[in-house]
Amino acid sequence: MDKATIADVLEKIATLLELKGENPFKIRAYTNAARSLETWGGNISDLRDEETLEKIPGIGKAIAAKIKELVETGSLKFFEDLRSEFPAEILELFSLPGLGAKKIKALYEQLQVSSIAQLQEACTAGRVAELPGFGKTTQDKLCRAIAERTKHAGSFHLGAIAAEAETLQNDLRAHPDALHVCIGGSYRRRKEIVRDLDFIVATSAPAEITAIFAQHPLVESIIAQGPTKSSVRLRSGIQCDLRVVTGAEYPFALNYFTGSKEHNIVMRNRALQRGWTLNEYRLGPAPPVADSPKKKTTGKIPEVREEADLYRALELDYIPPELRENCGEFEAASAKTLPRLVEAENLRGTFHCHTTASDGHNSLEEMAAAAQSLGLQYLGIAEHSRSSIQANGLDVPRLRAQVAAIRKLNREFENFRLFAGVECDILRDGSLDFDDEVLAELDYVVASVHSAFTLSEADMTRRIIRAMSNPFVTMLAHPTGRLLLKRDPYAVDVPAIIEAAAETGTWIEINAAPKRLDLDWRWWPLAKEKGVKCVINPDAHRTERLQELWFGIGVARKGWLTKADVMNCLPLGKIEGELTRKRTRK
DNA sequence: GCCGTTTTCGGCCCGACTGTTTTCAGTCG
Repeated sequence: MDKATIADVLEKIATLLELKGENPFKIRAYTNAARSLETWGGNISDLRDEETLEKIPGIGKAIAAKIKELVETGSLKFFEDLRSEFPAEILELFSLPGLGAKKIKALYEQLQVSSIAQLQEACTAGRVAELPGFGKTTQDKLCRAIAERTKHAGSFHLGAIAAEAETLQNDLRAHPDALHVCIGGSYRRRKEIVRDLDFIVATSAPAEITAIFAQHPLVESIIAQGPTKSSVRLRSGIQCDLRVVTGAEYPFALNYFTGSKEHNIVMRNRALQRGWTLNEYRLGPAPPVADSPKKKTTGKIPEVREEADLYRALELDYIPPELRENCGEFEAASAKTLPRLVEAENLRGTFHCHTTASDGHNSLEEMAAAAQSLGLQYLGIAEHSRSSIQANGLDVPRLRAQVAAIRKLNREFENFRLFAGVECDILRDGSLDFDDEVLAELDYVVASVHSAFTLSEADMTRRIIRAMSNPFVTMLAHPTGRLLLKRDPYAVDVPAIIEAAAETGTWIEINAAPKRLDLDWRWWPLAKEKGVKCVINPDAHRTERLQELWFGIGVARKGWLTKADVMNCLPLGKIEGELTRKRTRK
């Protein structure tokens, strides 16, 4: 039982309570608790302890007791009882846009519809349109939504939609009537998965901007179009929302639509505490409410010209979008202790890239040239090792040949260097795919799990820690093996891995490939606290994928990391000594 | 169900759009 499973149960409770028509604030309490638990940095074993549980914000006596029961017995009576009141598949109806708890309840009680398949049947038979509160339009919309759902899962890798997003943003920016254009939402916060794109545009010509947006060549269909808000679907399937505001409203709209929702709630509350009301358009005086002491007016409302002014008005340092998850950014911003986050420009090199020697698509020379054109001072080549047969892994002679090729090529460079490494498989028992004598010939070693994903959590954790204990292992790659939207992480005790990395001096990778983004940003504050060093690697199998480092920077920033936390921000002169520090330390 | 620097009771963010209504409920973000 892990945190994500428990959070999932709490989420499901919230949804089921919604179906029952429970008190909305009680429902929100469960949602808040789920979210709070997910982002909490503590250890799973502490979840048996109710006192620790109640210290997590949003978790009080009642929910703490439920989590305890869940962790100790593996099930929760309250949840099981609740669940038995409805057919199991009914929850899938919530994934259809336009359907919420009230409508699902009506469909269930009046038409006995409790699955998407049954809904499709009822729509085809025309029974949905006859329900009070529904109509022909709603019925047709649901039909389309069901068809759409099979076509697009509705979730996208950040990397899969970034190009479309930037194109649309640039085209809007090029329009003379656009004063400011920004993509807010989870895209601006650099979440690993985005469900939609929120465009915020400041303009004095809303109709023109709306038209440009709706008629853009990337747009496949228009979902809604009004004077200030429009929604379209792009060719990739992602939904884009456009908000058109005035120049004066822009900083408020940008802030509001960047979110997260949880961040916004705290912002609004801070405004309320100062006697103001904050919405997506302005900071205004709070409406007078009798007997409401916290809504005392506290003087003149500060002028806000840009987002930073808004934070200043609420007595906060500017909070970078990546940190706006209500995971401690308010405490830090008010104490003036926000870190200066790492930036793409800080990167000096990277490790963990492949060439045609194993399963890459470009030669050593091509990869080196691509790295130099990105302004990097060094590039580490780490091919697969012999056990990764599916990836054309190198045996010892082929590895030695590549090391020789790298050493030879290095003589041709000025102010640039290739490092010779390997992506060495961690075998089932935690031993490595090459002997230490072979590893010692390399500049560095990346260790990864590529097989036996189904070990128990204890075995997998032991396996990885054993590998990290090898003095030649410089860094641990994609520590959880997840493939976003495709494969869950294998069972592994991440805090234990972090602890071992700190003890052994092993760096942990942020694998910047958009399908991985592993280790997840939620773990980095803990890793940083333990003194673990980060390395951002693209795991590039072709030259153009080196640019995915940009997504890794997003993860590092979300994880509160600074330049000093990321090893590949070190210049060429300093990185070499760091690569071999572990094998020479006593 | 959670929370608390005037609170242990009474709040809990709130505006836009759509579709079904004929003044508003539901959904969404």
